[in-house]
Amino acid sequence: MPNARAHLEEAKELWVVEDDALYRKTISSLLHDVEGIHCDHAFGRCEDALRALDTEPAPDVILMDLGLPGMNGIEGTRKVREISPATRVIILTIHEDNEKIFDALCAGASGYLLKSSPPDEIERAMMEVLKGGAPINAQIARKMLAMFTHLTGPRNPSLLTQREREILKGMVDGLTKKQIAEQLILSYHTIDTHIKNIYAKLQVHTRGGAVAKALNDHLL
Amino acid sequence: MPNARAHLEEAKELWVVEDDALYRKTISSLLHDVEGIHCDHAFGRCEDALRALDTEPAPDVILMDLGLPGMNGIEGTRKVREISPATRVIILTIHEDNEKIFDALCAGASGYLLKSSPPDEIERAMMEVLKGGAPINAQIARKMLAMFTHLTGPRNPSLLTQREREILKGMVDGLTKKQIAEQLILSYHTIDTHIKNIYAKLQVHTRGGAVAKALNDHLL
DNA sequence: CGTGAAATACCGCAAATACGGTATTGAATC
DNA sequence: GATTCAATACCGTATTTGCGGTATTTCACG
Repeated sequence: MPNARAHLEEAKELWVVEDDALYRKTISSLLHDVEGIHCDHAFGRCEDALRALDTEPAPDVILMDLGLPGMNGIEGTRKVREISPATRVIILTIHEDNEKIFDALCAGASGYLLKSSPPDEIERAMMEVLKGGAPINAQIARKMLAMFTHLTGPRNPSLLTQREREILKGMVDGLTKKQIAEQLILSYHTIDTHIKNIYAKLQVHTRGGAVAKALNDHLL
Repeated sequence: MPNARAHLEEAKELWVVEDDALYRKTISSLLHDVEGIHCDHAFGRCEDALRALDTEPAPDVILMDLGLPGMNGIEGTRKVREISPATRVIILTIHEDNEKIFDALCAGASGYLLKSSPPDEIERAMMEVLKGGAPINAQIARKMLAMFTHLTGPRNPSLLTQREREILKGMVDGLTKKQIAEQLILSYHTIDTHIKNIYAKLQVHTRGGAVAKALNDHLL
């Protein structure tokens, strides 16, 4: 490795995008001297950081604020990941609302910290993300968990009977009544009656509605 | 507060469920003396802990292993949360596979740590969970994130045209062709043709299959 | 022991669907 | 300027569906 600074040969490049000048200075000086991290780029606007990506080698990690003038941090994260997929983005913000968290993670962020976090958590997070982890503040993780369990849904299998679930499964798989009957070794008429009952329970009148409810409410 | 131990008045009760006797001793002695934590119950089996829940005041936090003899930690977590919803369960295990993580979190775990975590991370996690957070190991969080983005899906809206998506949306909502036509102010025949094309693109032959693909692949 | 719910089976028919065609228009791409 | 493609529209028909009935068996629960 043709690098004179032997003790820094593994130094990872870090950029900071943060509009508040004071906090920007604080955070970059905090991380500047940490061993293994090299931080000498700090931007006040997403656009500036993106422009820099065109001319300079992409950093390993970007600490990204969300509430920025001009392009917001979520859009910025998306753009960064388009230009340089290897660069990991850690969100560092004061926003705790579910939508922001959700959008940021979907935009490709690898971590989510709060500005209220103690400095050592931020430093730890840097290390974790370089090891391939996704450092997420415990308060944020709690909200993620809630979203998570919500996404996987209020499992309510008790609404439908075992048999009804099997038939609903067939509908989800795109089978006709006849095919479901064959698969479950039941009469066509039996399937017919069951589907009738399923529709009544789910309060729908079409296959589409039933399948949508099945998947959205995780009834299978 | 009628508690003589003034300096311990806020002490939180912690239980440990861990079958490996050595690790159990290590972890509980590690946490025994931490300020604000009171840990004097450690079980080798889930069943024992559940039985204790019947006769003793429920703890604030339980550190739960997953690979246990008899009832596994996931089932145990579910049971604990049924009996004492206020008790927070932190999973502490060596298992890193997605399914275990997923199931544990769905069962109501508030945190997920790895036994390879340094002791101070475990101690920090205890504190975080008591503050209402969900401490999740960064490696685990990374997997959660992956599941998360997978759940929200590989959005591939380019497969279908805008119009086709609108019609598919109608099918998901359980509308008939006629109703979709009315909603979009199009002819019935137009809807018919579009649905034909949608089926071809999605390689399905029924409404159920189309709706299922739409929701699973997040085509809307 | 009765009662009810689940699973099973059957009938009939109007409505909706799936799918094979063909065809025009406008916008985009080449 | 030609071509591709999305969006629109129409036709015919075999098949499937949705839903109104009725009815039997089985099994759990009070």
